[in-house]
Amino acid sequence: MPKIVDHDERREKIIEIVAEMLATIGVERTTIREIARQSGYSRGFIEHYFKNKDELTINTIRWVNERSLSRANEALCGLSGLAALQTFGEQMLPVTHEIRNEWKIRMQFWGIATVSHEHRREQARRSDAAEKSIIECLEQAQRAGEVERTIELLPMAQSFLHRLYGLGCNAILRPGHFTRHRQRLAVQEMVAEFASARCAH
Amino acid sequence: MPKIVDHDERREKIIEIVAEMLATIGVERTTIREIARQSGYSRGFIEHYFKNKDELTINTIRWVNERSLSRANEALCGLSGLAALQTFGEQMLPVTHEIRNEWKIRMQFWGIATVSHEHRREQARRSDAAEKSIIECLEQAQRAGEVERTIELLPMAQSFLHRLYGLGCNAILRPGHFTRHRQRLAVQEMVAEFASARCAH
Amino acid sequence: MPKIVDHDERREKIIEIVAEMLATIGVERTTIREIARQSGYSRGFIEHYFKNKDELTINTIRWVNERSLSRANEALCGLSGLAALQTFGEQMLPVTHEIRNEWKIRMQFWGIATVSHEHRREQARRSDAAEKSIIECLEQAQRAGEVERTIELLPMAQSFLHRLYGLGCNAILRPGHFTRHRQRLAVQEMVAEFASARCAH
Amino acid sequence: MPKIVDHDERREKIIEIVAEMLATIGVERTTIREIARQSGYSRGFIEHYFKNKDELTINTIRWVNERSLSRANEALCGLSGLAALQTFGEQMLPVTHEIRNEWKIRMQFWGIATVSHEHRREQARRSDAAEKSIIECLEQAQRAGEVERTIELLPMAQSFLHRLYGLGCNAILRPGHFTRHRQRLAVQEMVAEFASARCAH
DNA sequence: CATGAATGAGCCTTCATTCAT
DNA sequence: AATGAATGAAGGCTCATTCAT
Repeated sequence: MPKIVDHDERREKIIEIVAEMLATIGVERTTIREIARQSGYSRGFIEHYFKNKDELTINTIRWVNERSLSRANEALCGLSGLAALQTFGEQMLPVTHEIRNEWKIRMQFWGIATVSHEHRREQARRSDAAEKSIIECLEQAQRAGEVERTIELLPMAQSFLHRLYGLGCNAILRPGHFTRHRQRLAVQEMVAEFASARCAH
Repeated sequence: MPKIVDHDERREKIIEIVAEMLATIGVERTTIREIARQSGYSRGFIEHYFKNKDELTINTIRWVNERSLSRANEALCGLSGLAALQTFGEQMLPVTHEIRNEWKIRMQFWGIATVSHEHRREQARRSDAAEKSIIECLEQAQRAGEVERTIELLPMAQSFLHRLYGLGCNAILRPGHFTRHRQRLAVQEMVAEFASARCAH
Repeated sequence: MPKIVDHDERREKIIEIVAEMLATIGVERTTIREIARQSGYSRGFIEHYFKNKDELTINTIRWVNERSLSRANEALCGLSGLAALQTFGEQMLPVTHEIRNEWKIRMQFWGIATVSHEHRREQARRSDAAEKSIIECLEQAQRAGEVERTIELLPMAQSFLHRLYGLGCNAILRPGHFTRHRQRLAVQEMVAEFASARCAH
Repeated sequence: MPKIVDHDERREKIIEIVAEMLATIGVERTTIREIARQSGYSRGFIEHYFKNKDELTINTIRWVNERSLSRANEALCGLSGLAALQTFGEQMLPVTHEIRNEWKIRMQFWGIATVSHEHRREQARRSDAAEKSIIECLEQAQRAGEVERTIELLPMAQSFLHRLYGLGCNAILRPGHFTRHRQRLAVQEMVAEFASARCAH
């Protein structure tokens, strides 16, 4: 009887190690050799669970994106409207080691996505999902009267997403400029503008 | 006397080719051999003008960033305040082949910058410069009464920059979603919000 | 389980091939490609056992030096004093294919050692060891009354070593001049001088 | 009218620079590029005077050997017999910067000579010449009664040469062990032995 | 005379991948 | 299931050399 192993568990374990390496030393230097060295597994072992380096790579970024989004959505539990939106935004900010790593990985794969159709599709899916979550919050906000009813939500949602993305990128690229406090303030401002849009008229 | 060549001109010629390749096939596949193949030059020729690949690479991204920023600043000529800001923003949008390429290259190097101190510094410099240009526009706008005098400009400028960055990234990653028209609209909205900030109170 | 191979055995096998090549075509032309070609192994195979060319090189010269010295010391078994010394000297003479190769390799690395601290240290160690062996023989000879008691041994040992080295080099550089017989005669003379030193006074 | 240049003078100037480099950084790293850099000449200039790197190389070692031998022979002026021999030996010792450089270069080319017929011939010629000079001294010594008449000179000369070579090599390879004083002592001993050979009987 | 632009051969090394065990 | 032995493609780089000017 062969040893029983939990395939998925092992895959995830490897993926976690790879994710940490991607965030630390980058895609280029994250070779299978190096993964094997740092994880203590053998090279063959790794390719036993991922037939390909590409497969390992794509699964890792997918795992990162899913974890990121599900964490944000989980934090929404019990909240709705602008309060939910604010929490959603805050959950995306690169203020913890984990989320900073996510951003670092994401940004690397955005780079790859610029020239790879497959990666672009993956990243687009992720943006779509985030956009959808934001729109939901805005719809709730509209229903709750927090946001002007006649306003088109898609541009609002995209504006929110873009500022979030830009903030995330800048927080990584210019580490000194964006403390946790300032990042949170920025999100609050974004939300406040949506609220003020109501009063503005 | 040896053949006289304009070193800088040659360097720029090579850089242009490399930039096009970076935007088309990506950093990873942009090898010196491939550059030689596509440009028709010999391998040695390229290393005659750039002592190694890193130097070629870093010069290319720098060239792209400089061209991008100087184009935006040139377009500002004669304009000031919010009008200038809008033009600045529009000049950054990935709506032409050239600017799309710039974004593709920039995004790839942002990815590298996440794990490379040197590249991070380069990109940070670029963001600093853009931020400064935006702040100048806002100062003019303030003096002209287009923008509320008491408002702090730095957060505004950063908000603008972040939306611009997020928009640029998304326009590349989700090509179908952002037509030229919508991108321009988005910039107009950004500027409009600054103007409305004045009336809001 | 992977195929089980004796690492050290494989390493030695490669080293033997490299040593032969060093003696035949020289360090400069002993490239990894050429080693692969002549040995029938692949390039990767070689770097599987030696992480780079330097490691392969330094291990080869060390292996040569060790083999050379241990052969000479083994031949001393059962002998002592001047008889041992003579045998020691004879074992160093480039009169067989193997020893000639050793000299050729040694001389090449002496050349490198003139400008490389690391190689110099390696060669110095080897000379130290040889000197020590010679001194031991001389001490035995002194105790046995073969050599004058009051004579300082270090200069004697060095004189012996120098003649041996000079003879070895010349035998390689001027192949026609030094037949086996003449080389052996030269060693006998060296030893004879030590013996005569006793009677001289 | 073309500029008049002294071909030979320029060649020698280049050779001197190359010799210094050979002794400092070694043959392998003495590339034409590097020679050009260190000498201030252009690459083409150098290859104008030496059609080949090989030609430059071989001329340099020849120049070194000639200078070395002629210096030793010059010092003999007015001397003869064992006194001349001692001076000859002392002139060969690597006790000055210049002579140390000569030894370093010579040892490198001995290494090359082990696998190159052409270089071997060059070095053999040099040894032949040295041997001849030594024999001449010994003949004078014999005639002067300093050395036993019945003794065969060739083995004596070779013994002297070998010790000289071995001493030179060791002085380079184990710099700490052989002070100028000890080197001179070693030469005196060699000569003394020839003298004592007379009395021994 | 002299320069340096341009070439391409060849080197070391890293890496993903295959496969026998 | 798991290992690591073995392969060969590909990359960056250095260098001697040729040649137009």
